[in-house]
Amino acid sequence: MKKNSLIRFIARRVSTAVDNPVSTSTWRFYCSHSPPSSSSPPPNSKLFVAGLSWSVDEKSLKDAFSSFGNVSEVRIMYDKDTGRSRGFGFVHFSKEDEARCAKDAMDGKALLGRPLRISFALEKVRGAPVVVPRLPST
DNA sequence: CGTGAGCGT
Repeated sequence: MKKNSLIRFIARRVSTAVDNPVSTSTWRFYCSHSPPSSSSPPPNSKLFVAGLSWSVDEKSLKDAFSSFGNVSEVRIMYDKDTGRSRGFGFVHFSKEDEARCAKDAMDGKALLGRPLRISFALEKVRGAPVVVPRLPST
């Protein structure tokens, strides 16, 4: 019976294909749960700039980053008690490309003697409490 | 005189 030998032939081809590491290597299953892609954060126009010196103010930071794009906002967190800056701030750019360029260019560089640590800012919005449009109580 | 990792009103 030639049909039987043909089936065994195909079965052998299938088994070899399964055992083939190059064939199995393409069978990777990706689950789209929540892979903590810390290395690829979604780039925003907002940059988190840390590693700042305690003598750095917003205008110095803006002047340092205004060379890479249009800085729309520069915010440095200051300590209300000691009055000294916490050494980290946020730089808002007009475009994500500018922010990415500035990050790639200024990250690791030094400003006022201290190396800068730049990363994309988390969209942490505070305030702006959800105001519920209340209908006239009548 | 030193301080230092980090995510904000």
